[in-house]
This record gives sequence, structure tokens and C-alpha cells, in this order.
Amino acid sequence: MRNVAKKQQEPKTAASSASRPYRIEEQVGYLLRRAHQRASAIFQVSIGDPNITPTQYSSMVKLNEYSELSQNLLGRLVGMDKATMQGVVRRLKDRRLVDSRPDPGDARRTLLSLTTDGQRTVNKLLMNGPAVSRETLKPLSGPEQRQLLELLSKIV
Amino acid sequence: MRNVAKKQQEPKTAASSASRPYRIEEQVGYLLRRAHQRASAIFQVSIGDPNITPTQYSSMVKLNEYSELSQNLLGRLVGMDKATMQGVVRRLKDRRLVDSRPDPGDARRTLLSLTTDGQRTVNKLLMNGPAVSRETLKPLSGPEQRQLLELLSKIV
DNA sequence: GCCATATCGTTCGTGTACGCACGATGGCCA
DNA sequence: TGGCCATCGTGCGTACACGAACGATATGGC
Repeated sequence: MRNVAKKQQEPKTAASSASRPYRIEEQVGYLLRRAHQRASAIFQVSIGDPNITPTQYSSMVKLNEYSELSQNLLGRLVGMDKATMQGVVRRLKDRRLVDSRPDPGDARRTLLSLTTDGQRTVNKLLMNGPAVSRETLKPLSGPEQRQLLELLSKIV
Repeated sequence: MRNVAKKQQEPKTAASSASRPYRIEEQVGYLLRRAHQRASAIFQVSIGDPNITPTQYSSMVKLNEYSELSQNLLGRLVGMDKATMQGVVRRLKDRRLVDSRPDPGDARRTLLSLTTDGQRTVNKLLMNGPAVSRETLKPLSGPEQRQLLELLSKIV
């Protein structure tokens, strides 16, 4: 990795008005993107099933808590757009982990539930869930871990 | 929003062995996904140009600091896979915000730089950058904001 | 009962994100 | 000098993410 591209003398940022310079690496949005990237990578190798993604996992965990949920409500519970939810649910249904039936009381809705196979799968993954979080938080001390979770909760 | 779907009596998580229950809403990965979602939404409405995405923005900011960078090196600086970088750069080049030329010293590389239009655009966006971060961190107190940035830096 | 309004799920388009495989090129060392 | 291995950029496949528009259905106010 030679040729490290020499830095310019002064980043002329137009917004560093006598205060601290604006560094992209210090901005929340940037840090959240990077942190999320790392968390996803750890999830993928530690959850125990390379075919399950983080969003699929949270959807299945929620469906395990509630027996049946409409697609939109599930999306609200796990923080996913209905368009995004559509794709997630389709993939889970293709793999026979989730089943659906029309809501008898509301013809607009579809009720989702885990199949037997889906329940078996979530319960297996749930055993690895804590380890995934532990690994992601490993660089932090115990109090720091709790602090981070609390701060993230506040800005979500 | 009636029909809130009744909760089951006990979430039988298989992993809540006498310790605290496993709640998906308390896991780092989940919180990071939600926080990143919110940060992206705030960016989109506050950066001042709805056609610029967060990743495009950080790429342009880095290209503004360094005069010229190869595509791979830029990707490493802003934390993006080379396959992801490819798409980002293509879109910026399509809009004439970024230009490229072959590296005279290494035929494998392409050197990227901002066009005049690109420089004008970044400098305009950089004026809004601090406001985006401020808005994202608004739910937190001053010390909490600094703590969050520090903790995120540690786990990236 | 009727109609304006809202919700539900789908589809389309665009943009990140990354693994994998590929061909071209470069660096290093036997 | 030749060959091995790394790096660079590209292309493909898959998956999240969301705005916008759509048709079907439900609800509340009149």
C-alpha cells in the first residue's frame, strides 16, 4: 500500500469557521454506518446460519413472540418500511420459514406466522443471539456497553 | 390502529436462562440499524440536496481533502467495499461531479477527482454538514453526544 | 347509505452493501 | 527472467431500504 496520496496543506472546508475542523470520521451518521456494517458482519459469522440476515432474524424473533401479525404491523415492530418488509417476508415464505393466511376480519390484511420449521430455526438462532451482541460490544467495558445501548435507544 | 395482536404469556426464548430476557430491541445490532436509518433520513432532508446520499457525500468530502485518489483507496478511506464503491463512483461520474483518469504509474488504477461542479457542490453541502450531525444528536445532552461519538469510534 | 379519507399489501425505480469470480497488471523472489 | 501471488477495477447475484403510485378494502362523519 504505497502511494498514500499526499494530503493537501489545508482542507479548505468552508465550514470550519475558527471552530474545530469538520472531519467526516467524527460525524454521527458516518460512525453509525460503519458501526452498523461491523455489527452486520459479526452477525453473519456468529448467528449460526449464513442464510439468515439480521432483518430476517428480527422478523422471526418478533413472530415468535406474537403468534400472528399482519405484515404492516410486523414492519412497524421491527422498524422496516412496508416495501422492505415485502421482500423480507417473501424470502422467508420462499424458504418455508413463515406462512401466511388472509385476515378473516379484514380483507386488506395478511396474517403472518412461523412454520414449525421456522420455530425450530428461530429457537436455534436465539441461542446464539447473546453471543452476537457480546462479540459486537467486545471493544467496550461493561459500563460502556450499557451506556452505548442507552444512548442509541435515545436517538432511535 | 386497533387489533394490536395480543402478546403471548411468556416468550419462551430458549436463551433466557434465568438471566434477563432476550429482547431484540435491546441488541446492539438492532439499535445500530434503527439509528442508522434515522441518521440517513435526517441527512436526506437536511443536507440541502435531495439527490446526494450519505455515501456520495462522504466520498466527495474525502476527494475534496485529497486531490486525487484511486477508487480502491477512496473506498478504504470511507469504509466501502470496492463493489459498492464502483456503483457510487459511477453515479457521481454520470452526474459530472467526479472525473477519472488512468493512473500513469499503475495501469491497474483509476485516479478520481472532483470536477469544478463537484467542488462547488461539496463546498455548499459542507456548510450544512454540522447541522445534520446536530439534528441527529439533538435528543442527547452535550456530554452524552460526546460520549456516543467516542463509544461508536471504539466499536468501528 | 355515501363519500372522503385512511390503511393494507404490491410493484417499480434507485441506491447502498457485499461475496464471488474474472481478467489485467504489478511486485517480489528464486 | 520467469513464475507466483497480490492488487485493481468490473460484473453478477442477492439482500436491505425507501419514496411513489396503485387497487382493494375499511372506517368515520354526514
